[in-house]
Parts: sequence; structure tokens; C-alpha cells
Amino acid sequence: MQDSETRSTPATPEAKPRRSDATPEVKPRRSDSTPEPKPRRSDATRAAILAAARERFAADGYERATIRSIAKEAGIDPSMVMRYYGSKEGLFAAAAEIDLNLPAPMDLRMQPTDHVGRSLVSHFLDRWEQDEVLTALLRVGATNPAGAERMQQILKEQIGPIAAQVCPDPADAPRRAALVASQVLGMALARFVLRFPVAVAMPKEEVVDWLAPTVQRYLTAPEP
Amino acid sequence: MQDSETRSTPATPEAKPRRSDATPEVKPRRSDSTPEPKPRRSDATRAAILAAARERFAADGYERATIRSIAKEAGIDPSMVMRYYGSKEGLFAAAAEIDLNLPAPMDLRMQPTDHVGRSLVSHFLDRWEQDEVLTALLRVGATNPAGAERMQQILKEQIGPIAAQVCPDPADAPRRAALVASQVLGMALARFVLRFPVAVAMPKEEVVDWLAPTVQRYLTAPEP
DNA sequence: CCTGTTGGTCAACGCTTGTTGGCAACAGTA
DNA sequence: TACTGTTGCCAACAAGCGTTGACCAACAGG
Repeated sequence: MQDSETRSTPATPEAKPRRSDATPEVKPRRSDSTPEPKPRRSDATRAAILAAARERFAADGYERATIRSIAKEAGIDPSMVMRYYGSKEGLFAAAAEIDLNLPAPMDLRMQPTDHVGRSLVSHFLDRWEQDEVLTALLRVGATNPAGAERMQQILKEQIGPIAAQVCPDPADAPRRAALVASQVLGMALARFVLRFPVAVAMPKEEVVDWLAPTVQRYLTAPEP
Repeated sequence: MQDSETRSTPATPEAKPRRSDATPEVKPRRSDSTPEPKPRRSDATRAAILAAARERFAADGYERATIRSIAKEAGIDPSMVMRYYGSKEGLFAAAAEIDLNLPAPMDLRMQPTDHVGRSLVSHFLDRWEQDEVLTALLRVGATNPAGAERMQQILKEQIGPIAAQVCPDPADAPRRAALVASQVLGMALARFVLRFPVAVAMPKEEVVDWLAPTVQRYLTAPEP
């Protein structure tokens, strides 16, 4: 059965994740609240692989984070990675699923408009330090097209809407969002990827103090 | 002779460039004006390799820019790359030698202080589009320690001094320089590496209009 | 107790990588 | 002319890569 399924696909030798034995049932569709597709005995292994993958991608980037090193860190055999995630690309796609957990745009409008920049910058820094996913995505995005596309998607789906709510003319929300992203990503690059000593040493509050007015202006200034 | 030199080194199996036959004479020391160490018949080949390397590093990053692909683009044999640059690391080091060509700090003090940000941002964007070296460095720096160190060195040696000249207290020039770098690198990341469509589409003058006040503030504001 | 499915290991495949040494053609000098 | 160093190509090496399929152990359900 497992073999027959495997053999039924080589007619379409595409680079997509190969969706091996169990996966089709794992995410048939994403409902809204705790659908719990089905608990499997291998869930622990899956999670371990994902955690190891994030760590390696964040530390080494896409090419140097080998499936072998990821498997080693997860304490299992490399072939398991292939079974559960189909391919290296598929593994990265799964590892780079990110929720920025940004405050809802409505909540932002509640507070005084001139605090939006500050709370956004502060939230970004927290989110960045929360786990290694964003560092992984940034590192991979610099050299891997799939990574770059994912970043673009996040910009559009998660930062864009916020800009649309707080900027004067919703029509140029994308531009505002891109400006905000340029400053936030730039600081993340300096602090978490390139690790400029000065940028690393700056306490979080000081970073916020400096960046907040910038982001605020990018979002709400009528014009440059 | 060549063999004896090669065999004299394996006692120190370090990862440094191996400095093969000709290179020791090529750059004995860097004088100031046109020392012209010595014209060689292979100078054209060397230059072709360097140009190809910059192109590949900029497009693919460190790992995916293989010596074979670089050699192919330069129209020569892969082994030539090794002979002239010792190793892949050595080649990158040579390809990532960068002069930002920033205006001398003195010249900046001449013009009205509130124009420093604008002229700096404008100059950066021009320099970035002048060739592919900066894109290469940014892409490589995201995954390669040597690349990250080189960026750090540029920040210190080329941006630091400028900040020291125009900021209120020279003592925190490094912090100012890092802030400026975070914004400039972030925009470069969005425009030239991740290629966010909105960031790419923005005309240069508009980018300058938005970033100039930011950089200006990072450099000259008494405090955040 | 059997039987089919699942979780996991092992060994190997085909391929690409950085790197090396040998060899031929050429240039300059004596 | 003969000699010496430079330039270049070729074929090969060992190591590492993503990926595959055969095989075994543990479980689940009748």
C-alpha cells in the first residue's frame, strides 16, 4: 500500500513535497479552533524534527542546514525527515510557518495614534526573541527564493492590514508597510543575523526609543 | 618548486587560502597611488574570475555559488580559480573588497547639517546599484561568518568615522552608525535581496525622501 | 492468535562539491 | 637552441549531499 502510493506519483516528478503515507490525513483542512486532526504516535518525532529544523535553519541557512544534521539534532534517522515532510523544501515550508501575533488593527486604533509605532517595534522585538523561526526565515530568505517569497507573504498578510488601518490613505498602505519592514528587518539583520556587537549590546528599550518614531512616521505621516 | 611549496604546508591544515604560486607577488603591500605591482599575462583571467565570482555570489549566496559555476561564467577551468585565489574562501575575500566611496566627513560638515541624511541615503542607493558587490556581501553575510565579519568591518571603518564627525557626542558614534546601517541595510534587503515588489517599484527619489529624515535623526538628534 | 498498519533503522544510490596533481602549450631569456 | 617559469585544461579524488527502498519491531483490531 505504502509502496503503491509511492509508485503512483513518479509520473509527476515535481519538486513538491511528496506527501507520504500518513500526511494526507494530518491536515485535510484547517478549521478555526482546535480541530485536532488526529493524535498519532509519531507526533513527538514530528515536533522534534520541526524544532531541530528551525534551529539549524536559523543557525546555518538553507544549504548548510543539512537533513542529516537536522536528523542528528532531533535524534532520529534522516529518512524519517523525508517520510514526514516529503523533501527538504517541504520541511522548510513547514518550519517557516509563522504567526507574527501582531495586535489586531482595531486594538491599535484604540490607543493614542502616536503610540502605534512604539508598540509595534516593541512587539516585533519580543516576537523575534520568542523563538528562532524569524531568524531562520531571514537567513534563508537571503539566499533562497522560497524563503524570500514567504517573507513577502508575511509582509502582505500580516503587516499590510495594520498599515491599512492606521495610515492616512489606505491606498498606499503597501508602501508604508514596506517602509516599516525595511526598518524592522534591518534592525533584526544587524542584531540577530549579522550580530553587529553594538546592535547586540543595545538594550531593547533603547532600540525601541530610537525606532519607534521612525516606524510611527512611516505609518502615519501625511507625506515624507 | 610549486610542488615543494604545496607540500610544505600540510603540517598546518588550516582553512586559510593556500596562497599558490603567483599570488605572493601580486599584493606585497598596498601603496597609495598606482603602484602597479607587475602586469601579468593572466591579469585578464584573474579579473574575469573576480567579476564572475561577484555575479554568482550576488545572485546565489555563498554555498550555491559553486566554483564550477563561477569558472564556467568566466570561461575558464575550475582549477584556475584555485590556483589564483587559493580556495573558495580566498576568492570570496577578494571579491568582497569594497570601497563605499562615501564623501569625506569634512565635506559633509561643509553643507548644512540637515542635509547629511539626505546625501548619505542618496549616495548609498547609488553605490548599491553601481555594481553587485554589495548585494553579494549582504547575501553572503546572512549565512556566512566571514561575510558577516566583513560587513562589520565596513560599518566600523567606513560608516563609523562619518557618524563620529556629525553626531553630537563622538562617544556614541558607533551606536549612531549601527542605527544608520540598520535602516540602510534594511532597505537594501527589501529592494535588492528579497525584492519586495513595492520596495523595488519605489523610485529612488521617493526612497530618499522617506529615509533621509530617519538617517538624519539617527546621526544628529541629541537623544531618541 | 494472526494480520495489516505504523514507527523507525540501515545501507546504499547517484550526484555535486571543493580541491589536487599531472601534462601540454606557450613565453621570455640566455 | 635549450631552459625555465607561467598559463591553462583534464581527469580524478574523497567527502558530503538529498533521496530511496528493503527490512525489522511494535502495536491495533478483529
